[in-house]
Amino acid sequence: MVEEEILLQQLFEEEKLTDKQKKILLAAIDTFSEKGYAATSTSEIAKKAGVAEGTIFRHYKTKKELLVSIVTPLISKVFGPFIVKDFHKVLDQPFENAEDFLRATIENRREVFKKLLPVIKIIMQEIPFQPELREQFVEQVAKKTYERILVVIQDYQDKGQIIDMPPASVARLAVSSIFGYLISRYIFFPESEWDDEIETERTVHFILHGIGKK
Amino acid sequence: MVEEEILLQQLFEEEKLTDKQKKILLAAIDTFSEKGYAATSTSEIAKKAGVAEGTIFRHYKTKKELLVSIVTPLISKVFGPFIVKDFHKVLDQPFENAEDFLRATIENRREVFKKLLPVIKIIMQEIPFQPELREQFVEQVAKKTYERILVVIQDYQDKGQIIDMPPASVARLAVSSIFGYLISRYIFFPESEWDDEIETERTVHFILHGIGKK
Amino acid sequence: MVEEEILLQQLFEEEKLTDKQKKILLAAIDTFSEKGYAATSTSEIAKKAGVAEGTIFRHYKTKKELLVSIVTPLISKVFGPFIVKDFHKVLDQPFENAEDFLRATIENRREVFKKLLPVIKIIMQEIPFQPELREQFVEQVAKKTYERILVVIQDYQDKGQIIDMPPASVARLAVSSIFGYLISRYIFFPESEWDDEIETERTVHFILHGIGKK
Amino acid sequence: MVEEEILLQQLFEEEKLTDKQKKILLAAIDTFSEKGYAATSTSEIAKKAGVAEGTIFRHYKTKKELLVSIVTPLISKVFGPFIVKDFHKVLDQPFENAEDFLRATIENRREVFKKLLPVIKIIMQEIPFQPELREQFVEQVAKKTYERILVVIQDYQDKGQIIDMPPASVARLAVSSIFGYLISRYIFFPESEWDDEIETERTVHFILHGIGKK
DNA sequence: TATGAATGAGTGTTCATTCAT
DNA sequence: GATGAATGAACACTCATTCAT
Repeated sequence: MVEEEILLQQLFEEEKLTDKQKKILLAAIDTFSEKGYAATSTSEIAKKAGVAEGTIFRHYKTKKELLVSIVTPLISKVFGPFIVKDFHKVLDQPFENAEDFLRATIENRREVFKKLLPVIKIIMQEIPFQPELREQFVEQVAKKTYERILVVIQDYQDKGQIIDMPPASVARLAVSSIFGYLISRYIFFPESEWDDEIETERTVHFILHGIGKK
Repeated sequence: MVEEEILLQQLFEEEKLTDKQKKILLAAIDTFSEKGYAATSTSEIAKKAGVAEGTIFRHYKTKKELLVSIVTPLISKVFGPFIVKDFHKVLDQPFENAEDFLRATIENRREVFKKLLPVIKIIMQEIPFQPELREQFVEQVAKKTYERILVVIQDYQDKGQIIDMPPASVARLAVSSIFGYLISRYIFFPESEWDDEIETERTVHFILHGIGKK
Repeated sequence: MVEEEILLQQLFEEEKLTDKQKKILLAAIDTFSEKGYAATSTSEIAKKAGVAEGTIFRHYKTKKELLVSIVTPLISKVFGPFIVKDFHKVLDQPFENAEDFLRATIENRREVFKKLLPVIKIIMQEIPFQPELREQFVEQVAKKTYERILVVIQDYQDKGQIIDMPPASVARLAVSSIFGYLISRYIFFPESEWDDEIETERTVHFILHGIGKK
Repeated sequence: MVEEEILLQQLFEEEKLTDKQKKILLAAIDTFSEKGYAATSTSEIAKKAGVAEGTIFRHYKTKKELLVSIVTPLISKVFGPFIVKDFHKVLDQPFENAEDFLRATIENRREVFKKLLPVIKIIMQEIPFQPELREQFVEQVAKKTYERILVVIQDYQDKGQIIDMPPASVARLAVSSIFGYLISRYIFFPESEWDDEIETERTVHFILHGIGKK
């Protein structure tokens, strides 16, 4: 968890949070991710954060606002294919071939997934039930990120590197493969032994060539 | 929803449930799936089912037992690649080629997914938090179903129809692609227009040949 | 308090309240009247009523609903000059002279005041802050009761027994005198010795002839 | 409300209050009078006064002390029949007749009532529940003012202008009539059209001659 | 002197569960 | 078997008050 906390700490630093606020957020992330939002009590968060229950409500008017404050600033970071600032590089000096691009994307996403695992669990759990989050998600991911992915796909289609399936379907299939890998890796079977280099290669190969022989 | 209710009714019939029990289970499925287990109150279920609160607890000792009673008998049906009784046919008279097998599997899963959507949502939501369910899931899916999948994969590998990647990885990649499709189709974007025949073909083609050109 | 409780018990009987509901209402009346609505906690009421706190909310959805349930059915009984069923008698076989009418009215109101003192305190305290109560009050008292008073006043004006001041002003002045008496008697100085017969006579005399000599 | 604030400002000036204290008191008067003491939070007062919450408690140790600080210095001013310094004049150069005295009293009280309406509401609301205020009230009004009233009444009785009823009863009846007028005028029906000159005359006439004909 | 973050006891309300009918 | 009144612990949230700055 150390690595994860460092990343979160940095993100919090950017938002100028006080020490207590950071403690509250970390405790909330921990507990929400472990037991689910609805099954987590604010008193539990307070205890884990080492603050009084009232302190939580001084910073976040409601329990839901606390959830939103955690998830909102992280949605694009988790589901954007590269962190925004890096994305322009991809377009400006694009990877020569789709294979390198895929490999880099998977590795980049894997890093983010690993570091933000608890928040990712929260996002996945709560998006179905929290309209605010869903809206954020649609805005950030389905609109911004998705459009960029389509551009990249079309780019490689133009270069003749990937087949002429509609970009939306290509995106769906590739993204499923990548997230399928990450979810298996970090959520379903985190305790298995994983050789990440090999699995990344297999995933890249699968996305490009499938499992059919010849 | 009529179709779904008919399927569930049949499943209940097999278990010899009373009329009130069926009403309770249907109301619980409805509400759990809509608001999440933890955010659903038993009084709400009672009201929707048209029974007294006490009646729920006469049949299910606790709220959690109610959840388990819904999910347990459905886990294998949802995640098994074919309903158990049909599965032997696949091994006895296997599809000549992997492509036909894949196509049949996807179509079969899609039917189940569509019909049991609310229960699937509940399973996906609650497995991370309910050890009993997780155990059931591991027992039913990860052990029984998974082993069968591996056998099928090895079968096609022996026939030289799919590549020599470790079956576990093949399974992961293929299953990701199929569930990626179904989740996009029925959970993320159920309101988009989907041409299921075409998307099935694309998914089959993707699993076998990927998106790389030539 | 015994006498008061008997009256309230009768009123509750009419509304078919359960035993626990009666206990809750009596405890609430007691505490609201003693400490004020806002300063009374539901846990205090529960304790005094000898029921669980949840029981209160099973019968009254909110604390405010509890208040309204107490006050509403009593407003007209407190402020109506005679209990409704008796009122027709007054018009049908009216008192020969205003003096007898006044005397009877004061004595009747004094009985009600004495018996419903705690509820009266609550009504007086909460009407300024609870729009629902205010509305009830206006409807019951300012409309129904007030109109009847005006009719009576006009009747005695027609008979030449009281002066030709506008009935609204007559009402205001007479009612002030009567309630001024009752408030002094039961709220401000309940511990002084009061000879009610004499004070009633003085009030009647005052309303009819004032304090000016000759 | 401007007029009221000017009067209060003057009263505060006499007590050498700082600017922040004045703001706090005005905000507290406003809110207490509108929502009641118990239903008003100190944070609300702080916000309305434009000061920090801590500032309130620097000046007034507790919320109750704030209430007492508002009400205490005004009790005698509201309920004394004339502002204290003027009162001696009444005794020294008394009005020739009771009628003039009554008329002057009513008009004087009406001015005070109008200007201090919010404080009056607070006093009426909180005296039943705050022993300190009750004590202040008894001390200031029931003792000082009341005794003065009795003296005046006896004076007019000696002059043969009012009847030989016990002064306490005379006081009760006259005061009820006056306050009944003011409460109707400013609290119950402030929105009706009132011709104050006429109503004052009616009240004077009523107190002296009642409503009986001849 | 003024601030406002922090506190923790207390609030009204909900809830899963029990049990007498 | 079915009911629904009753329970009391737990919940999200508020509040008067404190205190370091």
